[in-house]
Amino acid sequence: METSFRAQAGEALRAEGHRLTKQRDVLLDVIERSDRHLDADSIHRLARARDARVSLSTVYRTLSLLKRRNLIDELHLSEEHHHYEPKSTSQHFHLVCSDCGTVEEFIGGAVEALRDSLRRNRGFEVTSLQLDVVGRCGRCPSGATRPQR
Amino acid sequence: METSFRAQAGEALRAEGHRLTKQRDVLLDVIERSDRHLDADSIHRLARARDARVSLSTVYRTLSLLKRRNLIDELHLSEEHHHYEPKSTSQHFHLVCSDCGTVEEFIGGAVEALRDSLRRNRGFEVTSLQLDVVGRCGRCPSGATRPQR
DNA sequence: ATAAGTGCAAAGAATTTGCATAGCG
DNA sequence: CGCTATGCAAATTCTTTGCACTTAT
Repeated sequence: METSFRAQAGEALRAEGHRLTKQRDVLLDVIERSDRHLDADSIHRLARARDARVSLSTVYRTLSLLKRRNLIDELHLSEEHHHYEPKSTSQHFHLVCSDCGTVEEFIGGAVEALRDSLRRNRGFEVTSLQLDVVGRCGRCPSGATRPQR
Repeated sequence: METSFRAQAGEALRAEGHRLTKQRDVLLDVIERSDRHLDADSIHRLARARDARVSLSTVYRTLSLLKRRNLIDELHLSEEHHHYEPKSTSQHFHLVCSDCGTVEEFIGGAVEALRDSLRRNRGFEVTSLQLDVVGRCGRCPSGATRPQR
């Protein structure tokens, strides 16, 4: 089965009547290939190495399109500029153990409860939710915390 | 004891050899008084209403100073621009409306429930938790979410 | 063919900086 | 007085947009 981001996103765009230009295809490929989260400029540089015709405007226009279609996430980290990553299919959150350093993902029913609670108590309709939890996982003794580097 | 943000921050700045100008004092007061998280422009507008001499540059310079001294937090939410809040000791979370841009804080029982659930179901002991929720607040009509401009 | 997509350059928005002056200590 | 902080305008950085031209379908 074909589940590459590039193919998937390309298909989604076509399905909505968008055209799959050479530029867009290169961009999808660049985004798919990179493990890190890239910013617009890096994406542009990488795409350009592959096809010199790709302009920064097109990078932004494509990112904006993918974002609207919910195919990528725009991350607002502590940097001035944005980073982008392919949207993972399921919503998951990170559980980081400060002792052993393990990062687990979880898909919590508790998060659903939070979502419900916000809707019920505040009339707030959640569209996206970012959660990072730090603590000690069940496998680590509650004794001494591992010295931080 | 004097624990107002304004007094505290002012003191901290003096202690490091900075001067407490009229402009800075007004800015500290504005930041302290507002319950919402303000962006630079709002702070500027509010400060200006109090003292017309306050320039936007000074707002940015002061925010940058306070940030470096760890007296305020700079929030990178889903907006293009930054929001600022006095550094607080207690844990709270952010609710960002993607329509009107309002940022609310909440200290949810639902978050406590999440914490409990993690402990009970996974033996995971939470020490710190960062949560940012984006969605549509109760005051915004569920019509167009289009960030057109 | 024809409307969506593109490149380029120019516009915008948010933030920073250079420089001459104002004003705290 | 001396030096920091300020105001203003110009510069930067990131992103969006207008327009004439291309190109996928």
